[in-house]
Formats: sequence, C-alpha cells, structure tokens
Amino acid sequence: MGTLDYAVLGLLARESLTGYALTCRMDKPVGYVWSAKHSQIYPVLHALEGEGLVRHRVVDGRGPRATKRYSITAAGRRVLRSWVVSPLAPPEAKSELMLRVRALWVVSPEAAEVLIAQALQQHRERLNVYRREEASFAVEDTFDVTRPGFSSYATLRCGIGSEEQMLAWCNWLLGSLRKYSVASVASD
Amino acid sequence: MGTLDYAVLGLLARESLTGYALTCRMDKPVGYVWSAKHSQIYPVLHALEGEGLVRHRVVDGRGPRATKRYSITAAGRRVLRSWVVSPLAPPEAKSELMLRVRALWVVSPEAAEVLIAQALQQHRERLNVYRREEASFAVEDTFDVTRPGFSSYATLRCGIGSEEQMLAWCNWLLGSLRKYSVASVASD
DNA sequence: CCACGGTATGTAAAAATTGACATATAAGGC
DNA sequence: GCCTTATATGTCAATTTTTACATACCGTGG
Repeated sequence: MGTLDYAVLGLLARESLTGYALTCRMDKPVGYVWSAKHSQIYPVLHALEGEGLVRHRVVDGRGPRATKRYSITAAGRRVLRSWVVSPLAPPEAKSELMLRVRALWVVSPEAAEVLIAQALQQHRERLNVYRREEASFAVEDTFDVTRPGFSSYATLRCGIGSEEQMLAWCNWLLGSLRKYSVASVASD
Repeated sequence: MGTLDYAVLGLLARESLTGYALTCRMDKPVGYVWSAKHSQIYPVLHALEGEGLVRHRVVDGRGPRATKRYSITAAGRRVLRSWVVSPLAPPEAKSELMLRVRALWVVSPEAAEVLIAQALQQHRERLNVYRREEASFAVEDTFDVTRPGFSSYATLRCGIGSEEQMLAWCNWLLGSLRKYSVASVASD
C-alpha cells in the first residue's frame, strides 16, 4: 500500500467518485499536497478493489468504456483510519526552487533576481487561489473538527501560512539581491 | 537531465567531492530540499562524465574499489548556470502529513491529537537543527550574495520560516482539537 | 453541422526513486 | 586483538511516477 492508495481512500471516504473525478481532485484540491495522473489512478483503483477496500457500480456516462463509480468499503475505512494515526515518517523534501537557490551564487545577482521574482509571482498566485478557496468555507467547517470540511480547512490554513511565509522570504531575498546590485553600481 | 543531475553539479560547483561525500551531502544539508541515495548518485556521476560535465581523478582512499574525486568542468558550470535561471515549473507537492490531515475527520479528535503532536515534535526538532546550523554561518555569508555560503544561508532562512510556520499551525490545530474534546466532555 | 472541450477509461514505455545485495579497508574505542 | 563506525563504489530488482498512446461520446457555440 503506497501513499497514493491512501490518498484515493481518503477521497472515497468523503463521497463516491469515478476514476475521472478522482483524477480531477488529485489535480486541484488534493494535488496541492499530493499529485497523481490518471494513469496512476486506474491501476490503484483495480488494486484496491482486489483487496476489497473499494467497490464499483457501473453508471451511465460518456466514455468509450463503461463509467464506474467507486465507493469505499467498511474494510477500506478501517485501513484509512489506521493509516491516518500510524507513526509519521520524517517528511521527504523535493523543492526545485530551494535546490536552485543553493546554486544561486553561480549566476549574477541581476539574473538571480529574475528567478526569485518568478517564484514570488507563483506564490502570490497560489496564495490568491487559497484565499478564494478559504472564502468558500462554511463557518461550521472552521471549528467543527469532526466535519470533512474542517480537514480541508486545516490543510488550507497550512497552505496559506506557507505561501505567506514564502512571499516574505522571496521579498527578503529580493531585497538582499538588490542591495548588492546597488552597492556594486555605486562602487563602479 | 533530471533535477538530481543539477543537484550534483550544484555541489561540485562548490568543491570537488567523491561519490560518497556527495551522498553524505545529499543526506544532510541538501537532503532537506532534495534527497537521493548513493545508488542514484553513482549512475548520475557516470552519465554526467559521459556528457563531459564532470571529470574524475583517482585518489587514495579506503574502499574496495579506486576512490574517485569528481570535479565540475567548464561545460558543467555552463549548464548549471542556465538551469538555475531557466523558467521555473510550478512546485510539485508531496506532503504525507497534509494528506493525512485531509482525512483526519475519519478518526476521533483524541487520536488526531496524537498525530499532530507527533508532527509538532518533528518540526520542533527540525527547527533546532536549522537554528544550530544558522549559528555556524560567518557574518559575510548573511549579506554577500555572491558567496556560496549566502546561497546556503538563504535556503536555511526559508527552512527556519517554514518550520516556524508549521509549528504555529500545529499548535493552532492542536488547540482546535482540544477545544472540541473539552466541549464534548462538558456536554456528556 | 462541425469543431472543441469536458467526461471517461484504460495500456505501455520510460524515467526516477527506493531498498537490498555485495565488498573491502583503515581508524578508534574497549 | 576485536568490534564497530566511517570511508568508499558499485549492481540489481522493485516500486513509483511521468509521458505518451488509444479511444469515444455528449453538449455547447459558432
């Protein structure tokens, strides 16, 4: 059972979905914390069904094959619950931006500014997406921890905090880079 | 050229290293932003050498095979520079904690507290590591953007901000979970 | 009426990543 | 003298992820 299997179970615990709808959610709301393509989703769904953690019913839809709506089983709910509270492994980091920043000294401060300005813009846009999302939550979702909506709200709060932090950091770095450029020009 | 290739070039741009030393750095300092095992490093080194981006000299060391010290070439420096400032793709997120939090509503608030307390502890420890690291920087590294040390310092600043943010978020969530537990007991 | 985008499900090849297997030496502590 | 740890380099299998191929229907707008 890989992490993606649990991601799928987590989505199906909220509502029954087709593989396609699952794919869409792995792109937009869930994709911000764990992404996957449809080519990964379908095999996972077949595997989960083989283990009796999900089941499907054929419904009418518009594809070349039968449209299948997947639901979580009681067994699926059990394995999801035990995964959620199982010992947490140290987070595996993959940040291409940070990797680039570690090598930022190889380019000129002016060129570096372009990269950081780009990152700043990306994080600004992401923050806007999050803020719009935040506004769409019902008040109960912001405090009733037993609601699925609260779980989404909690991750969103974390995302907003992260983006604000990234914005502040980008601005600090941009300031440092510009201070250096100004100092260089002055000493010419 | 995968991202790991650039990670290796970025390290070799600072100093010549053996595959083993490279592996150690991909664990400790660089590993916080991009991790890799030694089984990935050696093939990458061979591929980079085949493309003339790195070269090696045999030195004396204590292994079953000849110890090789790798250096970056002028061509390697060029591709590193162009990668650093190339258009930045939107960040790919992989946070198992956030994925679990999205499914947190399936367990009791008391069980949820255990998970978040665990995460809080992990981020506290990571922050301590970063703070100790921060103290070891030379003053020039904190403002001279052309120094390799500044690049390291900049990523560290981001890491510290992220961990502080995560700590605040964990505490907020823990507060919400406890508030709910108290309210439940009171209404019994 | 026709093109386009969204709905819908799959396979296959390639690339990246992890985990296990395999080996060997030197330095330092007990 | 022995045991552990750090140094040191590789391969191989398995897993995970990405990218490309393959198909087809339905509603909307021009």
